[in-house]
Amino acid sequence: MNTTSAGKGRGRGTGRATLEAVAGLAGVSTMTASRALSQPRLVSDATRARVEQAVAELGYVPNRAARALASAQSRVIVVLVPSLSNAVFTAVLDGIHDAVEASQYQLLIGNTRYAAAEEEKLLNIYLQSNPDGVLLSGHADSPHVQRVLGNSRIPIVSMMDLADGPDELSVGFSQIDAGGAMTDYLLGKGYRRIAFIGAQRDERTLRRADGWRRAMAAAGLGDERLEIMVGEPSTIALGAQLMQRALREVPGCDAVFCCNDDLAQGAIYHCQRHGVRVPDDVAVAGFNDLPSSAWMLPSLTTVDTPRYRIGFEAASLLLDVIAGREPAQRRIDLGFTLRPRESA
Amino acid sequence: MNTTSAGKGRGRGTGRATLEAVAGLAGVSTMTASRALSQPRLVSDATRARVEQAVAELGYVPNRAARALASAQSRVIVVLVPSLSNAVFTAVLDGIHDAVEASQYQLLIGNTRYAAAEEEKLLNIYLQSNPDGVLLSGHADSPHVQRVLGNSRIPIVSMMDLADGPDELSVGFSQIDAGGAMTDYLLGKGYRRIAFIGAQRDERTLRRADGWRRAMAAAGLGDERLEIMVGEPSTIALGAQLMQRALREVPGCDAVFCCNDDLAQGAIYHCQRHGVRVPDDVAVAGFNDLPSSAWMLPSLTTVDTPRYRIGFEAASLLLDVIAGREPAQRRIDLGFTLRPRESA
DNA sequence: CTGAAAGCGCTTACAG
DNA sequence: CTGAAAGCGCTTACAG
Repeated sequence: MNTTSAGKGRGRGTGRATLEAVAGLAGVSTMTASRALSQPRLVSDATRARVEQAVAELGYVPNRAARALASAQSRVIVVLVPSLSNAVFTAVLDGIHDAVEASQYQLLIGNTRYAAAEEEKLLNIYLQSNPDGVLLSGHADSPHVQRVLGNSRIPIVSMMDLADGPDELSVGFSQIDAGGAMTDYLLGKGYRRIAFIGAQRDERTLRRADGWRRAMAAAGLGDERLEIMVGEPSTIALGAQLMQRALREVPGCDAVFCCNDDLAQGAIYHCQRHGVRVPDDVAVAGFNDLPSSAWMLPSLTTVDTPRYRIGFEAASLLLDVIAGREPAQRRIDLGFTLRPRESA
Repeated sequence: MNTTSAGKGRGRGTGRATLEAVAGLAGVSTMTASRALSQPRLVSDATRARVEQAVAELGYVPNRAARALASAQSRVIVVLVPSLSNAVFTAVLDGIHDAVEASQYQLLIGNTRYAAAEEEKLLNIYLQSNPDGVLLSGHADSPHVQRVLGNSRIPIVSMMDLADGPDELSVGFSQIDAGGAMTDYLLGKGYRRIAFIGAQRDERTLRRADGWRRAMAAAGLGDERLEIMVGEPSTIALGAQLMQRALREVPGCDAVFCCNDDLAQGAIYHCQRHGVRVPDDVAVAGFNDLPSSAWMLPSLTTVDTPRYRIGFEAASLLLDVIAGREPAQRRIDLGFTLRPRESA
């Protein structure tokens, strides 16, 4: 029933109730009030109850900046993704969100737009928040990242692809193996002139192309002319356009392996609108298994990738390391699954 | 060439260079160093140069928590979206990101999962960060929001739908009008038994249904049996399932208006796999205009909604208000565009 | 154009 | 189980 709250009065603060006011109302010291909230078991039941009562009466909300400053712990995790429109990375973010939700950690999400320089710039800015950990969609050992975080002791988890060394923290799957597996599948179905269509030229696309190239070479079918790689972002429209190029420029092309489903869907739509039968005239395969890929006609043969789980597990791993818990593995391979369907 | 840096030494801080160290190295007071960085024009050229030099030598990074505490300004904006897997809201986020990028503001992004209670919970947590503003995907005057932010003076911008009153800050378009416009379009094409398929039962879906219901009633064609509304999240699979229901349960159904493109795409795929011709046997319309909607066969008739721009403009509006600039409008109607295509 | 001092709202060892 | 004091690293009026 106490309506007049304590507090410093004027000053330049936020005007909100402080821990000091809570302590005053509960009749304890500030530090006891602090403990009652952050380490309740170190405080007597009676005290805790009085503090909680005061908190409720005053509508006290702790000030995170003050806590961060005093404890030198920000409880902030920085997340860098190359795109916020690509469904793959929004799924990763979704997983991260879910993993972090119950914790006291907050996310600072940066969009690098597939540019390493942007990554470095964002990291520099986010460093102001003194993050307890970083989640990267790429390799922690890149020069751009090392330049900023190199000697900072801030734990970094690399997402999507796996780290080369066993020390670096990483969660993902082998892009090379996945690219190779799809190529082997297509070879097994009898296709011989399998073109590779890639866009964006990001690390992951390049590795999938590596897997394709190796598998083709191993089959004695390697041919530079089979590779179509552009730097533009992947879209359905671009897929349609590159499919047209493949049909025109790649001699004897009987299958097309696209570096992602957006491109592959565009490729199929191009064929449908131009009377090219899929897979009879040309087979089409994608990568990622977007929800629509299983539903379209023909349904799209693709590689299912565990992006939500990558986000979830990467965040969980990071929280473990931050808390000082030694993780069971520092390198978590979540694998991938081939989805043979109608298009190839 | 000065390699030994100043600083307090032991202590419990972050171990990083402080403004005090920068000031020491530059031979100025802490506050002059502070000014040189935050209000450079209030400082002489020579001083500024010496401070910048010291910053570079020490690799100084300002501590955001300290700044927030001292200034009572967090430079934090809270963003609440109902989903992180729905492409509509990831586009909104993308727009917000781009609008805020050049500013000193950081985003705290919460996923409410379409639950008002979750919204209240998240707001309470984010209040600890003392945000300078809030971006909401819904109405600022909801009881859940009011309970937390009601007497806080923190500016709120509502996204997606428009506010009722002229004072409340909002950026979006009229969901009711958009629902009505699509319905009128279908009526104009001669369809009479137009079913409405809705999922999630979120505010936006309900308003689109309102628009549909009014337009049908105005045409003298209202019929409760035409409405199929479920609470589950929208997916392509659900669209297929609900299309089956519409074909079975709605007498004489000649068109289906789905509350979003995911549902509509699923509806079309269902028809294709069951020999139902679209639009000859039944027309299908969607909402939002996802990238794939223009490409699929038949291409999807839908309503193009400016979600990226909503995010961008909402964030810009909020930044204006925070900065004390009176905005040209407090209620920004970005409209919508009908996209007549092959499916209806 | 520059500075001394106080203060933002918490937490941290250290005692008792 | 509880407390007095110092300190985290900045910025803010107020002077000069």
